[in-house]
Amino acid sequence: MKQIFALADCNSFYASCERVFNPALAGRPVVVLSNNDGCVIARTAEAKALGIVGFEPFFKYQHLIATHDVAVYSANFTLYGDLSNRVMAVLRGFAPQTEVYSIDEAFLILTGMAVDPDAYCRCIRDTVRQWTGLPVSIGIGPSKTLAKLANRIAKKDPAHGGVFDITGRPDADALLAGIDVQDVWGVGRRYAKFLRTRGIGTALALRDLPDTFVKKHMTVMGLRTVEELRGNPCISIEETRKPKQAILTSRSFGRDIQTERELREAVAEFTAMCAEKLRAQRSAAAFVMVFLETNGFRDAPQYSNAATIGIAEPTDYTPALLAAAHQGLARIFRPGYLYKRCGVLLSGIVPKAAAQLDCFAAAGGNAGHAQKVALMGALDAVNARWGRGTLKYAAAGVERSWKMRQLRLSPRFTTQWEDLPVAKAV
DNA sequence: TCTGGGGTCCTAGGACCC
DNA sequence: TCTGGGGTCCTAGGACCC
Repeated sequence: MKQIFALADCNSFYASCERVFNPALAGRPVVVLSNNDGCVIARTAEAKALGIVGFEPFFKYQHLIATHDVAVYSANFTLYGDLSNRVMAVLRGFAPQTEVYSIDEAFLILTGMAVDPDAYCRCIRDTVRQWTGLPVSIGIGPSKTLAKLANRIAKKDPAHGGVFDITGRPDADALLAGIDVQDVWGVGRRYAKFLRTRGIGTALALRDLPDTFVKKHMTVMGLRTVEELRGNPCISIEETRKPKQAILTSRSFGRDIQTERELREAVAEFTAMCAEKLRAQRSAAAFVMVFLETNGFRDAPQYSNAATIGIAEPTDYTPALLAAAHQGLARIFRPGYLYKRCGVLLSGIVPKAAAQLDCFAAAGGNAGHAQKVALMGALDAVNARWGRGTLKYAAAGVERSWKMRQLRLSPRFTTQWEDLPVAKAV
């Protein structure tokens, strides 16, 4: 049976989230900034129309902000994550199989459902809008890659009303000819440049390339993409999230950092955040990597380095990970540089139940195990209930000189009682 | 001068995604 | 003044083994 894939993707997701709780933003250009208020990471149609480009540094657009009444927000991932969960819950109600692909996208399998895909997806779109307040566009096709492409068409041309089905269209070739090769899922900047120099500039031209050429220059991944463009699905739906193989927490600092003391605080905080994610997926880690770097945009001496520390017994216990992380930092820290960014990466991740016990641990070394489990459980529960950072390690510091700049943060409307919007009777 | 061959495992680096 | 963060997968090449 021919498979039917649908891709639901929220429009300007982060910016739309800000609008949900602030109706005065309707019709106004809205942009959301990356951590440290550095880059523009989301923008509404009105902001796009002003010429604001995604992933460009925000300061380039300062002049537009006042003159065009642009609303600007620091990224509020707590809010966006919560609204994302709501959207995904609605989508799950419409298809037997779904895959949450990113914070604002999900694939749905409509194969075998006794519905007209186009009409059904219009119903999905209306329901998401009504139940969450968020606008979503849906693309439909015989493979994930074509569903992605159809989604792009749905978004681009308002005449489609936010839903587009590319399946079995007589003008499919013309549609593919209208898509830049770099807009194909799986073709990034490098491959696009390579293809263009060989005269392959559109999705259509890519689809019709010989397999051998694609395999040779774009590996089996490229071949998969081309097959999908031909309508032969070879990327399947993954309903259950596999446990992550690497867990990373890293940040650019709000200002340059010079001392190891301050870096130790940042590393402690990042390690604690990694450990929390690790425990959430019931895993343990065997390696902790720490890296730090100076600001590559600055005309100052540059330095970057990383160290990986192995842990005898894979663990999810924050203090053990913290000790390793600080050991790694000590190994790579060099005084005299202006540091801009650092991070902690956990790897060697195994299911906690299968974690290999350390044969060399001192006798009784595991005696405190139950207490450690209880302690971490309590820590995570408190932080989940009362907000991240309610309980934290003293090593993460109180000064927090490294913290991000977030000057335009919206309230956490959905996750903090004190930020709950209040409806006033007039 | 001549200098096997085949296999596995691991890591670094490069490509991609949102 | 001001330039994000968190992931995945594949390949090439080296180490090591017999």
